[in-house]
Amino acid sequence: MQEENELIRVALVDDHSLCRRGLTELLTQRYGINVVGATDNLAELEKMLKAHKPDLLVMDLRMEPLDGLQIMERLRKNGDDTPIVILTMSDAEADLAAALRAGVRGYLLKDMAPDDVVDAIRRVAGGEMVVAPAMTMKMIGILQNGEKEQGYQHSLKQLTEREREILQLLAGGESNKAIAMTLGISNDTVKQHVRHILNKLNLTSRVEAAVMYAVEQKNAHGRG
Amino acid sequence: MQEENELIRVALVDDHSLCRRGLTELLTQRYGINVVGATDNLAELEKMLKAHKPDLLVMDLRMEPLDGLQIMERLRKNGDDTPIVILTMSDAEADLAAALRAGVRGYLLKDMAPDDVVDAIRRVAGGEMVVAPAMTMKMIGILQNGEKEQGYQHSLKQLTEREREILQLLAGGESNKAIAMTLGISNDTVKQHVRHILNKLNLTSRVEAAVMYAVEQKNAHGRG
DNA sequence: TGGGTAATAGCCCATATGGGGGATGTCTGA
DNA sequence: TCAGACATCCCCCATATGGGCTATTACCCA
Repeated sequence: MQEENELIRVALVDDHSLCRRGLTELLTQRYGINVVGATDNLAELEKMLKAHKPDLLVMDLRMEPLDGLQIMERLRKNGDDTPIVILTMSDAEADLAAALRAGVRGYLLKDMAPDDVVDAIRRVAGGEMVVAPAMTMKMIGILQNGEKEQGYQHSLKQLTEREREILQLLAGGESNKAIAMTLGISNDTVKQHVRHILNKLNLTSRVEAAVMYAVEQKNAHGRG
Repeated sequence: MQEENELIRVALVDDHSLCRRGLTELLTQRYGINVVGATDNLAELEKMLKAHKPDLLVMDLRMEPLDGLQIMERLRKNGDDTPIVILTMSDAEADLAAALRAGVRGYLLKDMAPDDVVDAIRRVAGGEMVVAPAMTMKMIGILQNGEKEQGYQHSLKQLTEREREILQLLAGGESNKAIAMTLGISNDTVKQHVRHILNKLNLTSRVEAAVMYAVEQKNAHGRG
């Protein structure tokens, strides 16, 4: 844990250079916060972590080509456990839920007042967990919907019957066109369903959906 | 089993209308063979099977959007067990292996002499299993490489280290671009590796590769 | 030394994919 | 009866993907 009067060393990850610059200036103006580096990619980040061992990582969610949680997963896999604070535009419940379940230490919004951001970062560095006030309402929904399902953000139950049907075919390696023929509906409709599936499961590609489905099925069959 | 002097009723599945027409004419010219229908898609095929209950299905391998073995799997899943003969251009060992393991009753090549094709179909209808003479050599390779691995046509061992590395990232849902950044190589190189992976595993899309990998990992971890 | 394999990288091109809209009809529950 | 969810279909557009092909470098083995 971080004493109030110690220097907080922060690394930034954001794929908009403007945000990096702005945030860097905001934080370095404040006494007690030192931005040791800012980057938009994993490789540089890892170098920064090695070189500076920051106390805290402030990271955006939606980034190309790896999003924040993917980067986080990668870091954890490599044994790095630097506390991570999400600072993002997204006020989506699904994003908050995924982030919390991934184990972030804070979830802040980019439209928060600068002083509040700084304050939140200080508190996280001090060991607290901080979620943007505007998001606290959403946490209730997460707790209600998700926690029973036991922390798995990819529950198939959110999907409609048709969507599950399509996911199954998708996970069988079928293209949208093939799925369309199989079900006797149009390619466009399949695309629409796939979009919904990706949205609901908070994924960005059919590959992730397919893998998730495969794993779920394995679990269900192996232990069910 | 089919007596020699009974009428053999055959359904054709091929996505080239020319092949369907040619084969239909070839077979109907011959005494004792009756082509009950020819199609390029699953829906029509299923209707044909219901309506005519043919003794035999003659099917191509590489077809859009579902290939021969996918169609076969679908039929089997739906309880249909009409014997299937593959008639294809492909002399690839991998295709032969996959087909045999899927349980086809014959594997014929489109460049066989017409009389030999007819003869082979007659023999399959009579209960034999027939593989095109030109392919018998390849069966040896299949037996040597595959049978130890226990009938799984998707062994990861055929892949180079780099390819496995890339497959792993791919199965994590990463795009080619993301993989390229992760490994610090070019997008084109990743694409090349992915091509090799799909070729070696005899797959056609990264989704199939990802699912296969996920399942293999599950198996390895769950039972290994 | 030559030949094979692997990894790297590039090019062209057709199609698939994912995201953004908007639209319709049905059905169900409030 | 009206709102919402669902399934269906359509458009546009940027990017990703997969296949074909060539090429260079490095390395290992015969």
